[in-house]
Amino acid sequence: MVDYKEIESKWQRRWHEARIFDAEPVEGKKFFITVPYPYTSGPLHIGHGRTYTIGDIIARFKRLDGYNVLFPMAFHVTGTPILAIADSIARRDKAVIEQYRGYIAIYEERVDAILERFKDPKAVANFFSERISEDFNRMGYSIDWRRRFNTTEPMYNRFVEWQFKKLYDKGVIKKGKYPITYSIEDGSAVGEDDIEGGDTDKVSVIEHTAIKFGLEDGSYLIAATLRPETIFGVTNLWIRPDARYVRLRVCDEEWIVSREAGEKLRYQKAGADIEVLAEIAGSEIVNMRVKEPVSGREVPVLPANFVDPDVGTGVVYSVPAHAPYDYIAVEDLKRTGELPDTAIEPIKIIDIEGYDLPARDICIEMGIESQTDERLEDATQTIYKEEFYRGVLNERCGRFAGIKIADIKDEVKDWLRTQGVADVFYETSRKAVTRSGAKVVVAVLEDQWFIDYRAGWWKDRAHKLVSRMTFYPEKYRAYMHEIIDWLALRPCARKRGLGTRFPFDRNWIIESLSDSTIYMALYTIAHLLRDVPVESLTEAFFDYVFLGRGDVAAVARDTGVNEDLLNRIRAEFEYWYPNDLRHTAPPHLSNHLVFFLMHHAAIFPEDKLPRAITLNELMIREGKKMSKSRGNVIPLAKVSELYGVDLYRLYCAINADFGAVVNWREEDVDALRRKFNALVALFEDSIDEYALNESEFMHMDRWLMARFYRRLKESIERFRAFRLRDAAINMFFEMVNDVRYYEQRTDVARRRRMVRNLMDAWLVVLSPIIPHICEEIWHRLGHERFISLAKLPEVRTEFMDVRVEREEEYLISLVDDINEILHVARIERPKRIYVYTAEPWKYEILRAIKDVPARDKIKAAMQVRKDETTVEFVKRVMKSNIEYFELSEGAIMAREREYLERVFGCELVIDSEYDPGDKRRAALPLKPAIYVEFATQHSTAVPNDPASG
RNA sequence: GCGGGGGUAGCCGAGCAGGACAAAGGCGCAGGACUUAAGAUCCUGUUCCGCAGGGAUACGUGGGUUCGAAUCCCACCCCCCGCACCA
Repeated sequence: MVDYKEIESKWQRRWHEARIFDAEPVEGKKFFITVPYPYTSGPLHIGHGRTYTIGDIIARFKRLDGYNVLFPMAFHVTGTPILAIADSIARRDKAVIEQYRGYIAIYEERVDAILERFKDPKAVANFFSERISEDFNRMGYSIDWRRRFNTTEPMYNRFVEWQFKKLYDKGVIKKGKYPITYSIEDGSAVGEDDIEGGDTDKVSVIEHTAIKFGLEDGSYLIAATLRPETIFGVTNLWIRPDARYVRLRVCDEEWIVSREAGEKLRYQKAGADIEVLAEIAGSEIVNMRVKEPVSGREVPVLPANFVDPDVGTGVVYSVPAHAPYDYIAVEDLKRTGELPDTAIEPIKIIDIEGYDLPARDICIEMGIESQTDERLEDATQTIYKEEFYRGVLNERCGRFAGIKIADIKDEVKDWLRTQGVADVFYETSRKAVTRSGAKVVVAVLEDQWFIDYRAGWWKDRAHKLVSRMTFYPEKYRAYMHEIIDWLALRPCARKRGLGTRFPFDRNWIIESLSDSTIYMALYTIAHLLRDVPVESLTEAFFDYVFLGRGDVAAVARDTGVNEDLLNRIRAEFEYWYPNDLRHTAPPHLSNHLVFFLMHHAAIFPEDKLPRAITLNELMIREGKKMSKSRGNVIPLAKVSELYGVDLYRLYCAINADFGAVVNWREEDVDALRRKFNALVALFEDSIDEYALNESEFMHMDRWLMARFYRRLKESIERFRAFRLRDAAINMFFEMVNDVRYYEQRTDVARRRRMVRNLMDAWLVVLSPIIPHICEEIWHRLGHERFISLAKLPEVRTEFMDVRVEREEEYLISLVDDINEILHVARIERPKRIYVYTAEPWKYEILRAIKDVPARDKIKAAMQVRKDETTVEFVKRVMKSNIEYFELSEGAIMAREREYLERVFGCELVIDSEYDPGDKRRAALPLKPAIYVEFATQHSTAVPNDPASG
């Protein structure tokens, strides 16, 4: 048995020792490929591995294709997650500790000792970046590790600062108000990684419209809503009688909201001074009357227990025509007699096809009768969605009448605000707590820093860039254009987390997506910067290196970096940039990737802008998404042990095209393993063989050569077009099938020798996908150099031979035809098979009409040979779709007579005068007539004989 | 609702600048070879009908264009993703 693990580690070691993937600028074409650096908060799994593996396959292929390839890697450390993890471990958070015990155990036995160190975020980052880099080596990735860095290094900080200075100079760094998720208890912003379950169930900030309903005493009940347009249909307010409310002074107004909402408002109106004047029971408010602010109608305040004081303002305005909760609550009150039957009538304000009174209709349809029914949530969702997209405001809505809600919502909101009857209230999209259990609310930051992506010049440049880049799959190009259009303001700094200090306000830290946009440029020079003191990495330094600005001597003097080194750094950047290919996954399109494009477009000149983007879909396992919570992830670190690296790489390449999801199924993996082993065995079987001399080539040898070089040519073309899957299937499944067939037609010994003829070239094309085993066999064949550094085999067109392939096709179809006859006629033991090739006149006609359009074929044929049988013949030709090709059928059959006789176990007679079945006339060119003589059948039962049953 | 991607045999999944497509490849299943046996491997078959290489039906549904459609056009149904202030 082949010891794949041994082979893997042997070649990884030798590649490393020979430093063959360290890329230096040399003459000739270059190829600079990047794949996003991994975030080092934990181990990677086989799903992540797909993207890196494909990146490596491309890198390896490009090397074979004659490019000087740079494939670098670094580690992403910035942001809050790693910090949050370290904090959680420091405060002995059980779930996190369990999780990280598991993670460490993948790699190490001394779990506790390492976990202890994880109180320090740096230790987390270091541990995982170290382990991941080992994983990558174990996957056989052809990475130049000299250029490795991580995103918290001073060098990187300097680089990111430079980026922000460039953006600042372009006038796109701005400051303003911004709502964020926030923990009052911790006094700080919280991101999805700080929030309990935030990674799987994201918490976002939702802007509500807070509408002021006037009470008699001049104060307001504040009702928060997501549907301000429904104000026209309000019939009453809802208050929870057993909840506590507060009377607040907000600027010069008095507001009444739930106690919880009052607390939240303090963080949302940081500028205004807010004071709690009094606390009131909900029940005290019930039955008051308020003025609806748009038309001044008086509506009552009623009790409802579906109201949650911790959602919104704890005051809800009621639109029973369009909100299922409101409808049911009104019905409830009527039923219990608390409200007269006629007291509250729904006011319909939205016309929508298929509904009369939407809220009532859906409650009846779903059979909802109580305000505690959980399905009310579904009903609400359905109605909201339907009305938003399809609903039109009716005549009760004044200036907004006749317009679709989707088109008018924002205008209604703005109108209410400018009228002074509404304000903004932010709420989280769901109730959330931090990992330490503190409540998450929305706070408004007054001086948030943004990147403003709205500038016209910027979007233009980005669109132009996208238009001329290569995308594979192509569909993502259009999507990227759209994303660029959506992009607007984006917060780019936070108060906490690891990362680079914001250069214009050192209290802020640059957010972790904004610092990962143009870092590919740093790869080109990272190894050289190791010799440069951090203080020297000034704006002028990077301006010179990346933009060629300034004078070498002056920059050298100012930075203290000697001129030669400076020039060398500049030259290396010039050599490698632009990034020829960014390979990543679609979830990055709308964040990393669009920033990558935008920031390049803003900062670099045209000739340094990225050239191509390829994306591969994700990987699922046994038909299901992989996730921590499902517990169905396989760590990348285990691939070698569980499956073997080459097998995994092959599976990634062959299971799906980039645009499709890879389904990791054990059953399929096993099947592929068997095929893979068979291929290896095929190669091993030929290692000690001598290649067949070309002068000894017979028909089948030429056939195999023809097949091979045709496939080789196709595969190289597919590889170049990133169609790895097609290339892999062709060189793997299909080619192996050809060899199998060859062996069937010849014999094992000859196959061994012929495979030796093909092996060198075959191994080279397969090596990007399964590098370890190819390297092993390559060396066992006596090659001294690494296959990883080989060049693509020459496509030897002299062996590409259509005729030989056609001849074999002809033979295959003849065998099929005879088999079919034997089957249909139930002939078990044929005695003699007569084969009749078509008469010469049929060839003549076929030749004459091959290029004639279908409707004229008969006419043309009649000119050659005026006969009834000609018409019959042409009709059959047209029906059977015979394509004209000159083959000497008789010669082929004569040559293969022995084979055919062996296959059918009887004598074969070609073109005999003896034609008892009168078959010859049925013969078509390339489709000879067949007559089978057989011994009397004796075993055939008489089907309908009742006596025999 | 808008935008994008899909719906192919028992399953997965190619094909989709119209013709050789009953539809690649894989899995599964059945039969055979090899084997003491199992496994592996290799052959054959796998819509229905047919005692001579044929025919019928089929690529979500229904129409259309064409000598010819899984492939093009139209309508409809269903599934997935994005959009309803997160860019």
